[in-house]
Amino acid sequence: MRKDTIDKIYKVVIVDDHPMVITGISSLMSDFKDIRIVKSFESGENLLAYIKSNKVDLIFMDIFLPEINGIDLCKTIKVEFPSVIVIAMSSQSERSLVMQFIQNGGNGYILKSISLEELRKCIYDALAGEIIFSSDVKKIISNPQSLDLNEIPMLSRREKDILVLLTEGKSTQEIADALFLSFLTVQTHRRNMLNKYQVKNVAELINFALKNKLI
Amino acid sequence: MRKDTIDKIYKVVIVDDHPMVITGISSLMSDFKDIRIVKSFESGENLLAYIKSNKVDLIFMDIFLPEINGIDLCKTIKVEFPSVIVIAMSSQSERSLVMQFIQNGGNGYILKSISLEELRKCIYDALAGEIIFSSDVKKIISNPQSLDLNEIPMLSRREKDILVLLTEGKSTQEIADALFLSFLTVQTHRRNMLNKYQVKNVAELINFALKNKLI
DNA sequence: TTTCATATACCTGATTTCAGGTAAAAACAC
DNA sequence: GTGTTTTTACCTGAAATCAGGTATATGAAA
Repeated sequence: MRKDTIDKIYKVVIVDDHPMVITGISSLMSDFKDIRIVKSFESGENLLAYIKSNKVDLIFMDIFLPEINGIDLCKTIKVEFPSVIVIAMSSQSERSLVMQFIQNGGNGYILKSISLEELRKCIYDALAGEIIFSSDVKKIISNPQSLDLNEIPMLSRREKDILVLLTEGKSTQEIADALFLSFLTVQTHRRNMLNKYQVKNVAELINFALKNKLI
Repeated sequence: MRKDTIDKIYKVVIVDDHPMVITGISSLMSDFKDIRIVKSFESGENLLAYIKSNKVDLIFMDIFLPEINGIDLCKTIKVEFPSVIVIAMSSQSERSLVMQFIQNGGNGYILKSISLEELRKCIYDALAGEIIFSSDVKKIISNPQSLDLNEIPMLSRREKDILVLLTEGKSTQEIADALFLSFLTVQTHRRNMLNKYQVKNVAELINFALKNKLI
């Protein structure tokens, strides 16, 4: 599908706040004949200004950027320039981030741990219109292992209040006093949370809540 | 101090789980005449194996590595090879991490957002024996805001074992069984941790430990 | 309007943690 | 090799949590 007679040169732009990564990905791509890195930026603002007046085929962007984050940046770009291919780069992949990025119109998500060969394949697949993921990302989004965001029950408002106070080392009685509740009510909420998240005690509950960003 | 007649070639090794960063820093350093990147690794294990049988002058390592983290890795290296210069690289700088790294014998800490010129200066200063920080890192460690590492006591190995099991919801007895300790010993460790960090109970302890990345 | 989830409140008994001590090997540092 | 830290171990009693129930009010959703 990409063995045309006249080879088109694809214009690529990189956005990353680490010069090191920019030179890195540039070096890696220097092997790819029909890819030319025309520009690189360390912030989203500068990129937006650039693409308004220059044609770009492909954008690689870090997800964690100083001002605007990659996910919002992608959305902004796609509203104005839906045809530009936007691929996210990140150090770690988090299911929810990947999903959000794709939902915002992103064309793929790779980790910086990607190999040269995989990078090549990803780029050409993306240019051919596919939504691409590097293998590590695939691993995370495909395995329905632990808890999908759908499967993690949400905390109710009250439960969250109580959980926050629990993380501060407050006892049931202190929480009851602080929230003007009965000791027994607080106890019930605690129990409900333990049941809800299938944990044994408050220690595990807090660990779970922090790791899953419930609080 | 470094304008010798015979230019020594410094052997540099890079440890980073992102090939992109490795090629990046390699490209950047290719301008530096008396620096040669002799090897790069994606994990600490491989590095340790290598330096046991090869002379190395300078090690650049990512702080966040898959198996062993950069801070512990630095300590391990420095115990056996105190003369090797070890510099940490990271995407974000956190005061406590920087402090821990230096305390473990590290010779400097730079962010991946470093510029070519700054990198050059840092490298030569480090080789000259200085402890170096990139400007962004300096910014963070100089403002005496939150909590200095001096104020956060470290966890001992045993305490860490126990704390990890606590986050998994294990009871004192279960931990004792798991670690082949007396119930009473585990109880003592728990108490010591509560005292050490001035927290009321395990809930607060876990919150504190996770927020301060003690585990 | 009926149902469902949330928030509230109560009872009891078993288990566990917390806080106050002490103390002695073992490992590590100087 | 002396001193410090870490790890180990023990005792006791008060306080808190956990686990098993039940039950009512309220507001949102179907």
